[in-house]
Amino acid sequence: MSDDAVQPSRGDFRFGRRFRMRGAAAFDLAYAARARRREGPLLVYGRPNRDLVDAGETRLGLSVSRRCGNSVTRHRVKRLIREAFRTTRSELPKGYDLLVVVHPHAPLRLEDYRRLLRRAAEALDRQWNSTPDCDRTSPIDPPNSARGEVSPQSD
RNA sequence: UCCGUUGGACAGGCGACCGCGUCCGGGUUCACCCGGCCGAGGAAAGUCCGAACACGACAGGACACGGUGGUGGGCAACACCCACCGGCCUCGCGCAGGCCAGGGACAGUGCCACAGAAAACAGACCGCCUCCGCCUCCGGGCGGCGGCAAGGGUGAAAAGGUGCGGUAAGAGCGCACCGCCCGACCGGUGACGGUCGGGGCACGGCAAACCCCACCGCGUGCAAGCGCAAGCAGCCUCGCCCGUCCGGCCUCGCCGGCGGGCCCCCGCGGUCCGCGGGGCAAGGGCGGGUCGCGUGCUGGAGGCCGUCGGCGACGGCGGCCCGAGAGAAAUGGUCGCCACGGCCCUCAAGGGCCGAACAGGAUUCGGCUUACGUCCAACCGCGUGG
Repeated sequence: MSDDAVQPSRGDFRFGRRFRMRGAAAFDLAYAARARRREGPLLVYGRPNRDLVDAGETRLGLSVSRRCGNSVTRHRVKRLIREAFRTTRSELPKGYDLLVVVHPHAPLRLEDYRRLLRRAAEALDRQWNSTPDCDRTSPIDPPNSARGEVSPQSD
């Protein structure tokens, strides 16, 4: 408890449920938004999540297919990316659902995942801000009560 | 000695910081915070067997399909385990070690390549032999009617094997021993073994070919299933029945319209054999079934120790212990030190670098199989090297 004074940044590295994408609906919406960025072996889908979450925190979702290796390898990659997200979260743009689809590769170092994740998130942030005409960005929208009509736009 | 086989143990340890999941206690009861406990494996794997559990189905018989296959035991059960029997193989030959899906080949069908004369109610190529005829250089040769299956040769396999007798030559033709078949007796729970007697021997192999026999077996699997709240869906009227409705007719009924109903229970499996009974007015057709939450969900054929019984698998009794229950799915990251292995530098003390396998729960157990690092013990008679 004396540590609290020494480490005021303690809470910045937590990784509770609040920072994870949950439920099939969040994943489907992230795919449907079609905003993505490839960084090395990572394919990152990004989508503002204000309609789903009040707090405006950035959340992480992971998809590691069987092609990436056996169960141990897949868990290894997931844990590394999760750790990278945990330690870089304060530097990422806020209010996005980031869905990371992992392509087959040999596991990288933690530092590399942090760099890839940060670059992808920043690129996606620029992408959403440069298209204000599209109503799917929708910071303006009132909280959508009808959740099915989040993306009424045409492709 | 190495590899190997069998059995056993471990699956790096400690500390600091940043994090994660269930549960418990508290806090403005929770997508949060604080504290605490616990938090992957020997294979968690492949999903190949066996069960528990759940739902659905199930009278009986026949058929079909699948599985098992020496005997006895263990087990909840098994295709697993133990012991034994039998067969085959190996040696340094001992009650040694290793291997074996190890029922049936006079129920039927099928196959047996190549080689070989002949390969399954089997055969005569080279051969062997009596007799007859001819020839002769007197050793024999050629031809013919027959007899034979010993020897050669082929093959994975060729009308039991060896020896003696026997014969023109031969042949279980006869005899002895071994083998085989049949029978009796004895021993064993049994597979089977032993002894005695008889038979001259007729009966090839393959059933992980179809098949036959005996025994066993319903199907689907926790995304099983159960519950809750929300949402929602029933419709048609060719057929059948009812009507205190309407109309018509040659009037105890029939026809047309309208309205309503068309289900439940018991005995019946995938197909067939046969549908039957009750309630009783009848009892046709078409469609729809999504998502969320809770539960199932972990204490069990559970582990460890001791003791007793048993050759053993295992069982009885006593004591102690509680060790994951997620749901986009936790057990991770960074650093330091100490251990282990390898390499390099150095005379040395020491220092530096690298490595640490196979692999992670998802209903739970019992097995099998496969993957794999280190250490210990025993065996070394199979295989490799010295």
